[in-house]
Amino acid sequence: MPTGAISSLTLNRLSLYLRCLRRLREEGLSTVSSLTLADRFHLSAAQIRKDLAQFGEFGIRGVGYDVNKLTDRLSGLLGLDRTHSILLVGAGNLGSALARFLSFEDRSFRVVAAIDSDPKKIGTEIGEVPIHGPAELQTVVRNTGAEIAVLAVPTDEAQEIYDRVIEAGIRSVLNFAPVRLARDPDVPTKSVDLRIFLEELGYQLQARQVATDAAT
Amino acid sequence: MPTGAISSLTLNRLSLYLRCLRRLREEGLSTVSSLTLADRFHLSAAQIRKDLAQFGEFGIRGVGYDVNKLTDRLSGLLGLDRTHSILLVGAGNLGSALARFLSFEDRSFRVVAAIDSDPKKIGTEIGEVPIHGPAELQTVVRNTGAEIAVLAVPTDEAQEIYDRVIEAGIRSVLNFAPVRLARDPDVPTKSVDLRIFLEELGYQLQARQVATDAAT
DNA sequence: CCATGTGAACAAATTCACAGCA
DNA sequence: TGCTGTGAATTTGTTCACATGG
Repeated sequence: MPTGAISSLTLNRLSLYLRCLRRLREEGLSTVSSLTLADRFHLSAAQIRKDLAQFGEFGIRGVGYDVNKLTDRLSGLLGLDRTHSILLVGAGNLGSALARFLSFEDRSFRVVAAIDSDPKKIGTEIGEVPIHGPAELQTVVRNTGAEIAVLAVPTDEAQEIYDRVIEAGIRSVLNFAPVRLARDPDVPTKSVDLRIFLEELGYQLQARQVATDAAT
Repeated sequence: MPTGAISSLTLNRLSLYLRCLRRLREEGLSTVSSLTLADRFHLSAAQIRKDLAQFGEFGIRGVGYDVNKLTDRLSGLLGLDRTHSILLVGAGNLGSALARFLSFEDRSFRVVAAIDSDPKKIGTEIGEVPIHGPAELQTVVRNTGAEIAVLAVPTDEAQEIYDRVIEAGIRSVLNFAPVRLARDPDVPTKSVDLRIFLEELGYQLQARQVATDAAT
């Protein structure tokens, strides 16, 4: 019963649960209760139940959840039971690393091609991934059937490139450039700003500093 | 008036505002209203005001905020007015990319050293960053004064390494391994699982698919 | 009897709407 | 007049506690 839209928060937890379940499956466990799962991975049992209950009754009262069934259900829900093709845009440091990192996935995601404007890079490869020039964008999207664009491009170019990959037929975007994009409402778009994570830690360190100073 | 703890959500927005303000400063703007800021960067004006008001009255009614003053205030708050030294742990694909990526910051963060267990890497450098062996962990932390550890290590090793860097005197951790760490309550710790972002997009694509299928 | 599924209580975050000040 | 700062209203998310069913 996939009623309304699932919140991003919930969705992220589902990914997490899935990861935990896979682990348990490897360990040969066939059944798990919300409490066990919570204890084992530092989660909240009530929340696990709430989250899972959104999609119908999957547990067996008095017993728990069937690890295999639940794994499959969550995989399906997140669309991980098929392969998504990724187009990497920007083959610099971060881009190249992402190309390798995101591919070694369990076949749910695969980087199929890259675009970069540097003439020295065009025609070469990152791992097995061929690098094309910006002019070929449309052709590459068509030929590879890439659905997701991963943007690892300079800040000032991000918006323009965003618009262009959508124009070229990309269905969703994961953006690593630190800009607030003007989004296309029809294209699921997610932005990740790696600096923000550091800055949050910066604040925490700062705050402790102030606290200890005051304590003396 | 930094009353209570600031939530992670708020903190992340503050980073964002700061980035926007820097941009405006470059453009020569000296004053900006919450509404302008919101329009320009697709944010919420009310939220900007709420967020900023937590730290005292910074705006001028009828006018807006002083770009320079606010920039400085936010920098200070986030601890960006001094340099934080980062120790990179794990110099694989992702690690190496992060070393370069996180360093080109505005001097608020600098990767000062890396640790890797691969004997072939020990003694070499990523960019300007020297790679040390795990045995030197404690010494390196002491000598460099590194405050933040960035973990880009295999999943199964992450927990052990987490415990060890803290043992070695690291003050906060940014973890890229896809595990729920058992955290030290005294050490600000942030985990980033890059796959989760992709999986969220996977869901959105999946959901659209289902929706369009049903519509036919 | 035991763990799920869930309504009700609670908490957090966001948005609204406007009083108050430059 | 125009925009901030803020209580109050609303929405969203989490936790509690227990009735329900295998």
